[in-house]
Amino acid sequence: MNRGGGDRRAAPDINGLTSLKIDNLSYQTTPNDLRRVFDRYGDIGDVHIPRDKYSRQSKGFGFVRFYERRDAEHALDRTDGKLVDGRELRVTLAKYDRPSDERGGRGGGSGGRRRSRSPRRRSRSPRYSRSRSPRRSRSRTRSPPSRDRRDSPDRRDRSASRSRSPPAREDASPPIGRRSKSRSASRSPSRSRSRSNSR
DNA sequence: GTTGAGCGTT
Repeated sequence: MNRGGGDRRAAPDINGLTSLKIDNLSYQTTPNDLRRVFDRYGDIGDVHIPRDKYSRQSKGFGFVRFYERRDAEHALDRTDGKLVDGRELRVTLAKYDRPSDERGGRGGGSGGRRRSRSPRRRSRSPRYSRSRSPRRSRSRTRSPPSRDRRDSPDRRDRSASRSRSPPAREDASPPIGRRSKSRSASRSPSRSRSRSNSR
């Protein structure tokens, strides 16, 4: 009973939109170029290329949304491997969809990419640091240190407050103290420490 | 002047 559809797996085509991820893009490639290349294969809903807000540099990958999934697949097979800007375009189906949306909110996000496209995965650990534990002499008692330390009955009461003690949140950015990598020499206009570092 | 695996905003 398979309807002549061919869809399987949670397709990213929500609302009928297929999200295509374009990787291996050149830092100089612009969404306009992508659209131009993809536009030939079908109708593109929107092209977005995430770039740094500070550096304004493209991350090297973009997203192209197709109205029809069929065109998307076609474009994927047609654009995948295309030489653009001297770089090979890597087109693949987007795994997640836009996180921002008034939908359930949760769902999607953080799933765990499983597309091992690279046969060579970065070595998790270069056979190092897993030799043995010379240190950590075995405690006299073989029993592991039970971290179940019964706290004093008093302590338990204290934390029985209705509202849990929220962890100190340092969201408030400190007025000063942010060591900026760039923009230095702006410390104290009062203190003019010009000459003094000469050797 | 620039790295190159990856999932993203107006």
